[in-house]
Amino acid sequence: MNKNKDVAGEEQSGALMADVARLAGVAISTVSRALANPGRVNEKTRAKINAAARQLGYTPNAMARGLRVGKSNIIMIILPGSLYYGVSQIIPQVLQSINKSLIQGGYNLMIANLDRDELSERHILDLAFGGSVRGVIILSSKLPEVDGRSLANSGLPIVSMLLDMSDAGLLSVVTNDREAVRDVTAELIRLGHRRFFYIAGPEGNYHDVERYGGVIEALEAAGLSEERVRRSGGHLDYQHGFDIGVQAADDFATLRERPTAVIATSDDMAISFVSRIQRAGLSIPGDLSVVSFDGSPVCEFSSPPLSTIEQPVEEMGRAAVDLLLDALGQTQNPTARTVIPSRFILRESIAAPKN
Amino acid sequence: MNKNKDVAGEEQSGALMADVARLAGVAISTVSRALANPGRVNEKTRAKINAAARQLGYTPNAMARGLRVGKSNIIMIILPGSLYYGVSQIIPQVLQSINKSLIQGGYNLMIANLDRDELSERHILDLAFGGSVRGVIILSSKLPEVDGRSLANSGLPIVSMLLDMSDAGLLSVVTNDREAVRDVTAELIRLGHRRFFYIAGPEGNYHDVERYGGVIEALEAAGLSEERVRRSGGHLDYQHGFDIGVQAADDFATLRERPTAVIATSDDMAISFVSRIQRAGLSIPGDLSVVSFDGSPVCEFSSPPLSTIEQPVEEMGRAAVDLLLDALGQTQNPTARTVIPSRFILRESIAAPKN
DNA sequence: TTGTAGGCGTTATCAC
DNA sequence: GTGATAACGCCTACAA
Repeated sequence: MNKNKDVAGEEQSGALMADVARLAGVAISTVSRALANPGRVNEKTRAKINAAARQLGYTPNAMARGLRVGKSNIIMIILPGSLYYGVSQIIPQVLQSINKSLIQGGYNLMIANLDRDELSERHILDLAFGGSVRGVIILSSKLPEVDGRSLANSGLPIVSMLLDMSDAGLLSVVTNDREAVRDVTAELIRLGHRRFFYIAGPEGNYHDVERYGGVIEALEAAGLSEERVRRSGGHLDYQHGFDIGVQAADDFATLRERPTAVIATSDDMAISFVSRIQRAGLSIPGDLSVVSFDGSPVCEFSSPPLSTIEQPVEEMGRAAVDLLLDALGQTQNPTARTVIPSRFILRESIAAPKN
Repeated sequence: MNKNKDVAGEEQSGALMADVARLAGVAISTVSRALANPGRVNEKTRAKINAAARQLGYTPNAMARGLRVGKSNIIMIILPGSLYYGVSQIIPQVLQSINKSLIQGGYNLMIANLDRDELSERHILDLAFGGSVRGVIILSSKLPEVDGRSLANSGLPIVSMLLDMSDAGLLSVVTNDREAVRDVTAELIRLGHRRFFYIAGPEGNYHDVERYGGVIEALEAAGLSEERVRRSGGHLDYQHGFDIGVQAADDFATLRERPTAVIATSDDMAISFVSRIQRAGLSIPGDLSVVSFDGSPVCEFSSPPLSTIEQPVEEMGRAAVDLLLDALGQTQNPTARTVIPSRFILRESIAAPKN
């Protein structure tokens, strides 16, 4: 049945199941069984079939199979359109980790970008409703929704990673943003710090809300007023982390009573902030302690090495896949929210305040 | 024909073309045409059909279409198993850029990781030979090949990005690694540097060969011996860029006649090298000039800000997609090798040698 | 244990 | 311009 010509120069990819069947001298359905349910077929015929398949270099057609069984084996990961540097650094790890886990389950990973435009939303919805995709991992807070169709009621299992969207009914894998920042802030307070400077991500963003919330909680727990912390930033997108840090350094310079400890929402903000602040003549941690969030490897090699809260991205990736695969298997909903604890990495950017 | 029950709690995704046809009061084939060849159908019926489709939230089934037309609309990007930090940083940009271009052409992007194990090779080949994939962009120097099947003769168009594989018959999009490093080295020579230190990636790797080659060429052009440059590294994978830099700093310390200029194969090597070298009491660029390759944004905020050769990744991504899309359209092979020039970013890490 | 037959949702080739 | 109808490659009752 292979319609490919033997003519030289002709495409020659694509032995069919029928070709294997003929070569092995059995029926097509037997081949199908031998490949899928090796148990339900005679040992000898199976051997013949395997031999024939190998000889022909047979590879099953995924689309035909998918059409027939009504399922694809593709998982879609939705990345936010604006990747900020901090996350940008970890995205490859996330993808690697997720992809590796998926492959072992027999799945493939497709990428989708969720920009703010309708085109990308429509595109994602086409994928979801067009049967191309079996499940979704989403790293964005917005669920695509265009004229009636919404990802939420696509019938696909969806796992949110990094952002807690369990309120919206999505399985979520997150780290303990709030708690981690709270603990770090508490530690700074313990060291004697009383005036704080917070470098913010975009106002209202989940990470910003959680992490800033952690700062406030720590202040409250220590009986300190919220006034103790100055915010900078909040208008720029995470994508511009370095710019935010630069801007924050300018803001910092204008303050009369200078804070002694800085908490940044992401590593890149801290990195550019530190760079500018040092250039302005301040020393870290002598004049100023700095800590940030993400755990970028580069922090170790800053001067001074930067303390940071490391996101357990690989574990989160694995957890997200596990959750998704579970959801694909059963109809029951497992735990809606999985928290993977972060790890605080203490480096030289933190010290007790001078005065 | 929609077999989905209206029962509450039942999955309800998936209006079929037949459903649209019935609602519009036309034949199924007419719907197909109206959606694909809007020109070849009456204006009024087309309107009816579109209305019906929208009302039902109809989305064509991609697998059915793919099976029928014998083509998928998925492009596979093969990432090297070990992403080194420098490239790791640019991967998200690359993916974004590539994905955006692809979507406009109606394609989707699937990710594959090429590790050194047979499993991942087999997986990629299954994708390629199973009709799941229409074309390939590869960022790895190794073409998957397992028992007879090789990606090279899958019949799929392949574009190599970052690495020049035009020798292997692949369309390649690269930057001018050799030339860029040659020019930078020449500039260092012009400044008066005569002793060089080169921090290498894995021995034999394309980037290492090209970039080191650039150093040598510059030396030759200036009538200087190859002995002028000391190599460090070469055994560790790019993945361990930071470690390589750390190791290089140790190596550097053991040299009797100290080089005055350092050229690193990637930014991360330079970053960790600088960190350690400064800790050892040397100053940059006072005692030592440093330049590296990649153009990571973070280099701007190192102390001192690092000079680097920036890879034009977005342009390369676009070029790769263009090439691939061309190859999908025609059978003729366009230019085998596209070079997108890099951009040298001069920062404070470079100066004339002291003595 | 194996073979026969029908269909998954779409497109393309025919007639009309 | 529109409507039947036959594939596309595979899986899965069901029959043998």
